[in-house]
Amino acid sequence: MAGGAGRNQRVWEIVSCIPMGRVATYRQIASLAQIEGSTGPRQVGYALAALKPGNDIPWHRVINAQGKVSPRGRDGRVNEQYERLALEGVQADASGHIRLQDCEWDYGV
DNA sequence: TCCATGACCGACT
DNA sequence: AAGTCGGCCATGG
Repeated sequence: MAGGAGRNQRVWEIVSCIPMGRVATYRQIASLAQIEGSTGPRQVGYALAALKPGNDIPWHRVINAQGKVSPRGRDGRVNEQYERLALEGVQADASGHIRLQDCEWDYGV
């Protein structure tokens, strides 16, 4: 591990700041992490992908710009993410679509 | 030290 | 409406 904090560490820190009952998009986190550009969300995705279990990072509160959870290539975990969100009061549509306008994390205020 | 893989988004066709 | 392509960085073996 790099002794110094890299982008991933930055992302994890921001994600851990997401309050319960709220969700943030990759795009949003990228903006807060100052990783702007077409690669922003991608870097955030990589950061969470590199995230290891054992951390207290609420990674399940991070969803894509479509208001849905991102399938990691394997299903099953997606269900867990929806379940965790539901326990926090974040309900998804039958299609798995979450109303960002109601649950989006407003970090600005 | 090098290679391969991985949770996205936007624009175009 | 849906599929394809490009851009980017960090981690593990």
